[in-house]
Amino acid sequence: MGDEPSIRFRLDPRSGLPAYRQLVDQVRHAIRLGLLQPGDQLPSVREVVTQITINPNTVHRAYRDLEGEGLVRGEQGRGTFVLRTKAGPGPDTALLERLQDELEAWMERAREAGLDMGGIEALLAASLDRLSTKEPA
Amino acid sequence: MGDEPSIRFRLDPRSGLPAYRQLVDQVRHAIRLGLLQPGDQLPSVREVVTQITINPNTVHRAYRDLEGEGLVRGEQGRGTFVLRTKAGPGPDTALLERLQDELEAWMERAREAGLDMGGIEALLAASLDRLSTKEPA
Amino acid sequence: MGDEPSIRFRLDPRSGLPAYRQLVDQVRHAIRLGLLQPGDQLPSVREVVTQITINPNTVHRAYRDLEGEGLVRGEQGRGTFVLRTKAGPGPDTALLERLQDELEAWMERAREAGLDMGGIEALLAASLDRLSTKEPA
Amino acid sequence: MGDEPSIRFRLDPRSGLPAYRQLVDQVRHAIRLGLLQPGDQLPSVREVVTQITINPNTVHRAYRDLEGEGLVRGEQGRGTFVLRTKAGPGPDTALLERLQDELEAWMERAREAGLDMGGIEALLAASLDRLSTKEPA
DNA sequence: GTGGTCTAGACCACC
DNA sequence: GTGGTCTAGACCACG
Repeated sequence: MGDEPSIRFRLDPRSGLPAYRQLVDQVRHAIRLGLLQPGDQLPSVREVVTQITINPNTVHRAYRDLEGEGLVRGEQGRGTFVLRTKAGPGPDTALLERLQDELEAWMERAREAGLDMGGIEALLAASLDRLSTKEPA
Repeated sequence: MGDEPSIRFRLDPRSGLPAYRQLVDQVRHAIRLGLLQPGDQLPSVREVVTQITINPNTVHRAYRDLEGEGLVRGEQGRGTFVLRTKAGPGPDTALLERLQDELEAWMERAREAGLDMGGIEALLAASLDRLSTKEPA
Repeated sequence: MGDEPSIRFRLDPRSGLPAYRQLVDQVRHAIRLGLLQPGDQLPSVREVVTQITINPNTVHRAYRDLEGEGLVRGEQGRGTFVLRTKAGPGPDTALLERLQDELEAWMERAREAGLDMGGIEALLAASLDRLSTKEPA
Repeated sequence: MGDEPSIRFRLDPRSGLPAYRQLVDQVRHAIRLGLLQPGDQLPSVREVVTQITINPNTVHRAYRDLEGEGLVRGEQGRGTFVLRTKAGPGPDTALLERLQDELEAWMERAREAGLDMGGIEALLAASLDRLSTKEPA
């Protein structure tokens, strides 16, 4: 078996988000969803560089930011490790999976209704916006 | 009655997106969802500047980008107007509203399950990611 | 009069401390001693680069770290500004100055006793060490 | 009696100094203050490794640097020994102790004035800086 | 091999 | 003009 990596990064150049920020967000999300657990090792800077086309400094910058956030800890000569789960336990995995399933079912319906990715994103943005103006932070 | 604005911009400094890009995205989405119709007038640069804290040049830049995309047209001394709806007819308004309602109901459930904004974003990102790897564009 | 800069950086290559860290420490100390007040502007990255021989990225890195610490805020196109004083008001300026005078008098005596810089540093390190083992943090 | 160690190392991860450099500095200072005398034996690499969390190679590196400086001498299979006191005789022990006492009294006063470690360090840095600009080396 | 620092120099976003 | 991102590539500290 081939040592499946703890997380696989991807970059979306169209997103407008700086690369380092995309990496940071992906780690944050993975931790939040329990895909990364405390003690897990992030791929080494050099691994990331071979996986996606990116400069080592950019990866390093992302890892440094995560460390500043207290989510991760870089240890000299050993690697970078997840420290803690972001906001307490939160809902259990089962519940998360149900929500995820419901969401993907919704996306399915949206696509069948003729929406493309841009349309779906528009709906998400609109709803997120309403939600976040109701309850900030 | 008093000229309710066609669209109200907001800036999220934590988003990591450059300001001009946030404006562009908001117009794109509003057009997509039919909130902005061909012929509608965008708020003037000066209006935007008084509504949110932003430099006029930045608003200008956003409108220029939208014009380059063919979505709006700036007319000297008159204002900036929506030209067309982005991707053909798409689903009708009723359908869009139903999807929107379903989505917001889902978010409600997610919040009741104990997820905060970050958690919801994490789920959205995960699902969007899966969807977009299935059908890229 | 020539716009005396808010702070003048210096680098000591023999210190063993990375350059960005020396800058960070100098700002931290200046804030702590009240030499930099909230609202004060740090020299621009480009100014620092001309003042001391250093790469802009390194200065930028220092300013970013300070921003992460909440001591400073970089504003697009305007500059970098001190946000707050580090740990409450602390002792008043008069007291600080008296302590500073006493300390420099002590250093004077140490030098007259035949100690060079290295010797003084050794004494400081020894005393600091004892102090910090008594009362950590 | 049980061979009280000639010097006890400590590492401060927040110092920003590389580990090997912290060891070197501590030996240098101890020699300067007469805490280590010619002929004294440094703790063996293995002893250091059990006392503080550090890699043997790093301790080795520090001892090698000290040897290169002519301060110590590693003798195969026997240990590492202090060779000489760094900068000539310097002030006698009594004087050093008096200065040390005065310094610690000053730190006591500073602490009573409400300064924490960071504040004290800030004052020390400021005074050292003034002193070293007067008399460089 | 790992993470960490630094330089050089290009280009972008914003005022 | 300001800060911010990214690449390329060298070198260091550590295990």
